[in-house]
Amino acid sequence: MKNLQIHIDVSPELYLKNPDSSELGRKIVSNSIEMINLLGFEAFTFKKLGEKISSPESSVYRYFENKHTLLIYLLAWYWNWIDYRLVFATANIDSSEEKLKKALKVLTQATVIDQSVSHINEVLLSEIVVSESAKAYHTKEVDSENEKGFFKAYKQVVQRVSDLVLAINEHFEFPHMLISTVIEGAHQQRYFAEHLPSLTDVKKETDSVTEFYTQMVFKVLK
Amino acid sequence: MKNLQIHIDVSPELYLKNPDSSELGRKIVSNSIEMINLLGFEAFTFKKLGEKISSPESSVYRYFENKHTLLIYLLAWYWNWIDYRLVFATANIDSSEEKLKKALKVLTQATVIDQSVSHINEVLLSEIVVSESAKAYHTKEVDSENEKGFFKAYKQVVQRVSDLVLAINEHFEFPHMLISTVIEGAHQQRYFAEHLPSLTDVKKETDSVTEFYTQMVFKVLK
DNA sequence: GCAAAGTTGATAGTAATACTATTATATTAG
DNA sequence: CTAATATAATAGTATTACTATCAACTTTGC
Repeated sequence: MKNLQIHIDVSPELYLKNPDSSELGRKIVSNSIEMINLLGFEAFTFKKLGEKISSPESSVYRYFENKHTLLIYLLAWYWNWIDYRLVFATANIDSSEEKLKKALKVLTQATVIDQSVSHINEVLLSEIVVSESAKAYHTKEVDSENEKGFFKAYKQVVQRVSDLVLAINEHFEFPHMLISTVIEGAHQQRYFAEHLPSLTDVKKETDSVTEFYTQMVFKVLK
Repeated sequence: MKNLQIHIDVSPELYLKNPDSSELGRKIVSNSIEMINLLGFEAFTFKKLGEKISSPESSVYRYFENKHTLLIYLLAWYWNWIDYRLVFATANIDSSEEKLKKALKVLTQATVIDQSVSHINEVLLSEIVVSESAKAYHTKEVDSENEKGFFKAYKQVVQRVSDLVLAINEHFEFPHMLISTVIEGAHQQRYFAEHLPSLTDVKKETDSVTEFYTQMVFKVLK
């Protein structure tokens, strides 16, 4: 049986030329995911990326305005992919509680090796999401970039899961706050477990993150 | 009656020369707080700071190794100050629940104009904590900096409040996770309210952040 | 009151970063 | 087969994040 080939579209304001439309574009994206993981976002440069893929820096600039926009592109791809998985995971389930439980799993579980969608390594991309997301919106340009739709995919995910929350308790006052707390919290806790363990209680080889946030959501909604 | 003069000490691995020990040092700190707020951390440079305080860039480098360490210094100052306020707010209270409630207030409420401790504007500093904190530890150097004690003050705050949690429910498995979720969440929600409002439900002029996280903590602990 | 030590100012310099521009060459599309 | 388009090769610029040097001034210890 052939895998069903899904395709993730990223909104066009995030690139100058669609990196999905050429071999070079796809090389830029997949190699930048590797390099950002390896070097961290601040040490990553278009020059180094160019050297890695044997193309001049200026060619990279034809696809992305700058490395900040490339980061936003990667995150948007990730959130579109999560959104797709949310839809898939909650399809054909009747109980609202069950739906929310499945959604929370998608949001809080560690990303594992999977057959990857196209040229993107979702495991490495998830690490970028955990380590570098905050840098995408903690800038002086956040308001204008938000207006341009740079964070649309992320907001859509939050909205989708908030709607599941409201399906369970329509009088609950803080659905977006609850879900954005869970999403950011789950990433945070995975980062802390790795680097600042005294800020968390995550035990290796268990899924305390999903357990904690699932319990939390259902207790809050009672 | 004279105000009681408290003094916040920052651990010495965060500076080359104690900025609290000279007029120039204090000017560096107070003006960098203003400038980081105004320009954002990435556009802030020691050169611009030097121009503002009419001192050469190189003089700033005698106090701080680089702008990253200066940021860590500011955050450490903030967390030491919060820790002090936590001790103060929970002193002479018998009930554990009441203690935790007071602590959560200190952690989640917006910082308001207060008589400031020395030369530091705590309101502006709080904005930096909300907007720039993540950049302090989302780096490739986080592990070595953690070993050097760069995040000690923050960890101490989390530990202190986690202990209050355990005083209420000694079998609760995830006290650090709960408290770091609350702290980071509260800052996050204030940032979202300002810049990405669809990710939150914060209403202006109410204290939904404190309300939400206080409810959350007590429900989770039941 | 004075030398020694320490602090700041003034200035210069360097490698790397984040781009922009130009022209030549290759590829592809009608 | 020509025209449009994409990429490579190369160069150049302003800014950043430092480092170095030396003179001038200030403080401290005796």
